[in-house]
Amino acid sequence: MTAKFETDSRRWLTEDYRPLDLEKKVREFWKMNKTATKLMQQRENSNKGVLGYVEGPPTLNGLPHVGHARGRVMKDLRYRWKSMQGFYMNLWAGWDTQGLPVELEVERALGVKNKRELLEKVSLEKFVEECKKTVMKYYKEWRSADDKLGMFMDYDRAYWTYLDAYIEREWQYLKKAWEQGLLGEGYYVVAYCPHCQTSLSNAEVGLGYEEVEDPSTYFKFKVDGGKNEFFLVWTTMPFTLVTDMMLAVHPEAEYAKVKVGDEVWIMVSQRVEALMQELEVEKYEVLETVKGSELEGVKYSYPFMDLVPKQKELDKLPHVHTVVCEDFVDVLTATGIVHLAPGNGEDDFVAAQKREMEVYVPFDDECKFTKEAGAFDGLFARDADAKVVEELRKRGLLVSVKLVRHEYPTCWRSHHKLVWLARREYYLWTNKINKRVVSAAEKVEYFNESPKNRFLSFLKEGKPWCISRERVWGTPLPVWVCEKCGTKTLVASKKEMAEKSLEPLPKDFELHKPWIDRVVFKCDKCGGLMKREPFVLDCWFDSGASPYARYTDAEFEKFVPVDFLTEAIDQTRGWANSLLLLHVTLTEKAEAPYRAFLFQGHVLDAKGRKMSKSLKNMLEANPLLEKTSADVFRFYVLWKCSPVDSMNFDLQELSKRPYQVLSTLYHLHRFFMQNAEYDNFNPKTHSLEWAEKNKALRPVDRWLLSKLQGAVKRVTDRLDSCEFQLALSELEEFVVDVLSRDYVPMVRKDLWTDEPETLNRRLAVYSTLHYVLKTLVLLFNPATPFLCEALYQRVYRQLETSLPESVNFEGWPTPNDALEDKAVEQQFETLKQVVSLTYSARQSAKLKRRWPLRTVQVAAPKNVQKALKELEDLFLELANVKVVEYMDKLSTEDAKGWQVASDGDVHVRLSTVRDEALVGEGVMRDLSRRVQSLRKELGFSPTDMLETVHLAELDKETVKLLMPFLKEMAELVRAKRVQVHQKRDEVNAEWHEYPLDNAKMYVAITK
RNA sequence: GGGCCGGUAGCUCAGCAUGGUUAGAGCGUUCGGCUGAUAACCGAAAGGUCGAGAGUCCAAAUCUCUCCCGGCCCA
Repeated sequence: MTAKFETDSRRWLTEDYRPLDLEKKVREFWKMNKTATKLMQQRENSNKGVLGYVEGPPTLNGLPHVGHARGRVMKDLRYRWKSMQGFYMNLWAGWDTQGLPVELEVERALGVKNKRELLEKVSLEKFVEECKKTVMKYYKEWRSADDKLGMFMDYDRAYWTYLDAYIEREWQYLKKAWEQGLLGEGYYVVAYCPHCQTSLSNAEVGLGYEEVEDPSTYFKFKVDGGKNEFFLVWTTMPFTLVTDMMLAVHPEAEYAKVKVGDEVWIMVSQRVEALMQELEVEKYEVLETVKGSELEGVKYSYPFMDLVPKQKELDKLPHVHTVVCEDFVDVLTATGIVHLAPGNGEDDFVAAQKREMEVYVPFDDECKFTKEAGAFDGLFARDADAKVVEELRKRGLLVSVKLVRHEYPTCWRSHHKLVWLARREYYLWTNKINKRVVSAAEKVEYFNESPKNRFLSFLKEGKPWCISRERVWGTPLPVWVCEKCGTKTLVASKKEMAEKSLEPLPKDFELHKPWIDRVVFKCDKCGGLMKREPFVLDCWFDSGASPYARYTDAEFEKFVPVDFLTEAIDQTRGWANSLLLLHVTLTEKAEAPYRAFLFQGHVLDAKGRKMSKSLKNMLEANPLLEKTSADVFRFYVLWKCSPVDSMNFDLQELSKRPYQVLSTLYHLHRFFMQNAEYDNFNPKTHSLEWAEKNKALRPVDRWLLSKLQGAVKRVTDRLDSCEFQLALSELEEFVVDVLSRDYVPMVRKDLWTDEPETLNRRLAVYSTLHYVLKTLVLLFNPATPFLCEALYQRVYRQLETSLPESVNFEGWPTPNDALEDKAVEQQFETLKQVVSLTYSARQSAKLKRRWPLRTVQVAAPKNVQKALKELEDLFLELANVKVVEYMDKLSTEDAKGWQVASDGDVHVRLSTVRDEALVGEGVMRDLSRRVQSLRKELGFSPTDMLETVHLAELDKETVKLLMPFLKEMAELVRAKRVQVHQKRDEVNAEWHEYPLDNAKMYVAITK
């Protein structure tokens, strides 16, 4: 039913373009008619191809801001566009609901400071319930923003990552990985807060940089084998010497052996001078230099073997306490030699892993050294710094120590210094399938080289993925371990779990902690008790699993790999990565779950600064869209810059050019409707074919129609290559320049009369405008759907009730080659050039454009002359000249009385002398202009016929010149007669004063 | 600290892969013009050490190097 809409619709083309009102009505219209649902159904039932989609799920732990809104606009644009092209694209929503950010918010709401307090004070049942509540709170905000933006997403078929059904399908990825030997236990270095006793995510680490004091320590490690040679090393975390395993040098750098006293110190050459100065060594000598790679394998004496017996054991193993080469070594700072403690640093850890070395992490959960650390047993890591320094001093290995202030990550909640610790975690060993992953990624279309290279180089690092988290609100890791014999088993469904469980699953059971932790099995091998590994999954695993987890098997077959995804650039390492890794794991194919991925640049504030809470420059979507037009917003974010670039979002700019373009499109429709309705235009009878048959089309119409074909083609191509900004500037140019600036003024005169004998000409203009404007509305629709729906209902369906119920059900325009005419386009280019020259000449001669002139001479090449001759009527009208003369060369005689203007080999010579008739006509047009503006001021409609127009107090000369043109003036201002009076009091009317040259004159209108 | 992207008119951006007239557009400003669809439109003017420095070249916004500033990602 569209009845209500139609009663309202008459009011839609108000005098002003008021987008907020208009959008409110369109929103109601879509809601009442279930337009979004119908569109999805139509394409589902009949389409020319299926384009799968999977939503990059917003995490429901924050409010949508303008950056999110921009991304959603791009998704919606793609959907509407592809739907209009006849494809079925399943734009179904999805929501990311689990993970640390949600937990932290709930912790805050419950008033607990950290995980330990949480476990002590709050039941996990209660905690999970609160997590769900907070997720729903944000869901409302996101739905509200989507509604304002006009998103046509299917929310009924949304996926939610916390639901059991989703989790069970998510587990299928783990099962597949388990079978392939890609899932297992291992160590991983994580940022760990000793106070809160939890590892922190990277994002959290970034939150807590503070200036802190640490001991800047220079020390020596002696080269093994008697010589008095030492490696000079620097650290700010001396405690890591307890877990020291190797020294690293850069393989390409040059290292110097420097004689200091009776010792030889080894350090990177380029730092020798600076270091000697810093360490206050005055006498030194560089003995020789060697390349870093030559130092590889050199053994050094680890100094604390007596304190740490374990190190003595490790010392026997390959690589331990030797020099290795690593590219990450920075040769610009310190000594260019780095000591590696794989248990306490990520680079260190990776270096050790590469060499298949044992990991030595003698720490407990409170970050205190264990017995394995010998003499350091029981000491908190950072408290061991002093002891290490002291032991170095005792052994004569300390070169220098002093406190320095530097930026260091601290816990953003407790402000304790973080410690990097290797912890027992679960891994997805995607490094084993890295070749397949990279080859899958190479087949994807990224629309831009730079994000592509960035993504590929990240993938090529081929790091294994640590998927476990020691948290609560997440997908549980479904691995059970036997307490007795250590056997592990993976369970990938609720059913299987119920079968194995020693107790029946309770009624309120769900696949979360704490319920799942209560499930225990009996070990098949030894009969021991099996308990679940207490981990939950990294929330990137949740969203990365969506292609399989959110669909049924049949849907997965149908939709995946999906056609096109777009997310912000930070998702290269996020969702784009997790999707890829999991899909390759699941399918065992070198295939990404997406065929194309557009990485969007971030939205920054007006000054190009990152939006952040601390700067207070965050722009939330909901409050913004309360007072800003969604169409204008959509147009702006698509139009301002490339989607790939970061965007400086400036509220001031919204209401400028974007508004102007949309407003112009709107007013072009008003112009069309005002005229077309007056002449009873009917698009069915008065089609372009009809106009053609009646020979009512003129070059100006053919020109416009031809220009449109090029625009259709270019807009389509530009959308295809995701150059949205170029597609929209194409539309902008067509609306503002081609239609509004050029075409309308050129046909205005044709539409001015209402003589029956010229009716066909007017109808032909309407048929042209109807075709062109309607095509434009379709082209604009993916970008600005509200305005397009409004115009579609009020204009096109008003004229033609048999049209589809919504503009979204229309087909996407394709170029019509029959309407393309490059020759006519060239002619009009010439016309515009020459007309512009006459204006230039007029300006030089101070002759207003309203004043008619006698003659214009055009001296130009033959093709220019030919083009003008074919468009001569239009040329004379636009130039406001009576006669045109053509010539090959400009006459140089009689320069007086002429004004010349030139552009290349095209010259225009304008006669500047005006006789009485020309002056009189000019005066008449000056006065008409004043009457016209008075008409508008007094509220007359353009079609109203006035009774009498009165002019008074003109000087005698002017009256004399004007008299012959009174009848023409009456026609021009649409009045029955024009009367000239000497004095105002001759007529009883409301007089309006206007300046005329240096005098005053008066105008009145009586009806 | 490392990698990537950017820095061109008061503002927002093109141009740069392939070096070559006088470096462009829109907005804003000033002056003039036009206007019964338009919060528009047209013309002219003012406004640029193309982030800084060096190099290559007959010739650099464009290629190379160094540095500065902003952003992003990663340490």
